[in-house]
Amino acid sequence: MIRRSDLQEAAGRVFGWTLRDEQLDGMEAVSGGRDVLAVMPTGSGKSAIYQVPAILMPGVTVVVSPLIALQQDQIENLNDTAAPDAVAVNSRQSAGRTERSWEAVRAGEAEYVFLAPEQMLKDEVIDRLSAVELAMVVVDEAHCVSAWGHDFRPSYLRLADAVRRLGGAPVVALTATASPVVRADIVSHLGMRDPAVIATGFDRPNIRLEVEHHVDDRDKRAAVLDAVAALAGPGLVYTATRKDAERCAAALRERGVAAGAYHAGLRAADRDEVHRAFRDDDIDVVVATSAFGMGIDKADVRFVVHASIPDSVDSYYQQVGRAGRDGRDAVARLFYRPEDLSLAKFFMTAHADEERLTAVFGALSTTTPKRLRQLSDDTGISGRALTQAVNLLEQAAAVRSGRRGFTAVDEDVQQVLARAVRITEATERVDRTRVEMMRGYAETTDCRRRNLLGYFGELMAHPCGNCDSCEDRAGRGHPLTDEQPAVPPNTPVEHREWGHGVVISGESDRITVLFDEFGYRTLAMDVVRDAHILTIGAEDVSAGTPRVAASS
DNA sequence: CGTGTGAGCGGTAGCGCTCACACGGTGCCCTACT
Repeated sequence: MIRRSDLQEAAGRVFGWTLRDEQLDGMEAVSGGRDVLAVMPTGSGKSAIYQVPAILMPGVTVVVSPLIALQQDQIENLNDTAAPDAVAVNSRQSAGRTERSWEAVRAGEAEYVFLAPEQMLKDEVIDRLSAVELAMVVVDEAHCVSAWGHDFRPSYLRLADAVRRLGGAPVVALTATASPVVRADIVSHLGMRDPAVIATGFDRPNIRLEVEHHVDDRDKRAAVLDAVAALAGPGLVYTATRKDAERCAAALRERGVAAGAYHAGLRAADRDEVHRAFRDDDIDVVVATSAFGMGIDKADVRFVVHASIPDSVDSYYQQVGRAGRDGRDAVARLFYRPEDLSLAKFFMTAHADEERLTAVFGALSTTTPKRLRQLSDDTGISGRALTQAVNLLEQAAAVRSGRRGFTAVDEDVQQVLARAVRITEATERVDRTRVEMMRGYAETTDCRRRNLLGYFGELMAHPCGNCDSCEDRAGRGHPLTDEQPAVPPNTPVEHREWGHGVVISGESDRITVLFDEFGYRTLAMDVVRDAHILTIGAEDVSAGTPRVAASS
């Protein structure tokens, strides 16, 4: 373990930083070989947790980061300091450049190497990294493990294999926003062992929270335009579709607002230009799909408007968090129509491809384990589809991942398929309740901040005074009151019908529980008590005042 | 699941209505072709 004074000294000498306690806690842990999960807001010096000890620890630091553009920014930032070199390995740079990166890693000239998770699945990459000493493996934007790993970028769920093949260097997972559920997902999917958890608070009290309800779609669109034209920029507008982003940006320009559209369907050059123009204040407003966000390092964003409701509170808070990073007043306003939730649910629809699962399971039903490369040659399935199938089969306990690759268990394929389908259905069911939690935020009459923070497992007794609910209630002479949850967050529960769950948040008369297979459910305490349907902690709630041992 | 769009229809020349149907988000990587 490296001493705090040495870390502090290196931080000052190389980066010009003075470290805070929570950063030092993380650094100390990783330098002692322990895994670290850091949940800290953007701009709070999360990256320092790996950047500083990397210099003092022997070996190269591997940084897994979701976007190549993000990697480039970080490499440039590092190379502007007195820190040793940072290099990248990806498909967008020339083969020659990648070769030079590897040479720098091999020769010990590069201190940091940046890669996308997909790279970590390649045998060649593992071989190259195995040949050198590793200080640690960093997973940046680690919430992507949970948000994207399950279908969009399944490579995220295979990072644990890669770390194991690399000899088990300590893992550092970093993210700005992660509910307790997402944290647990990160820890389990990255195979972290008893990680040191560094978490600072989620609250962003300078961001005012508002929801505007609408019945008619046209009215809502018009209201969004009026609002954005009236709000002081710079600001962001999030839309649900690419077409809406284009349309809204054009309508704003017609009204004299300097607005640009941003979504994944645009050419790379156009995307870069919008990003640049926003950063340099050449435009005031970016109207975007969820593609715009990670890596936006603009401190003076004054508003984040949602023209449509996003698919989860996780996404919402991530997007809202881009406002007011300078600590000055900012507004987060959601334009809500219940019908908009249907699109979010549509995106949550999952299905198991039985033909593909059968092929992969069959190909693995041999005595010798296979790696992805071999499996791809044998089945003709590759890329995302293959990784997805392997992930699902592993989840169904039909495939095991070992040192030399994957092997199928000896079992009838029909039983395996039935389990895979059941898991997929449960996943979809849980995902749809995440959408319902977002509806809950939009429709709550309670303090919005209390609702949001509750989702992230943070208790807030007092109403915030900086949201439309608080203001509305105060204006009518019945201000919101303090609330204490009937059961503390993190308490395990057992429901007669929905099985095992964990208390997420609650008030005095109801609790929200996340059930493993049935997702988020809000239960009224009097019903729970009277009907003997829920066992809280070790006891039946109906037996009296619950005595609960909060698990960590 | 909801919205946008284009075809088809009615009844009559310029347009409005209904219905069926397609479409909807996020990025990496690799291979084939220009």
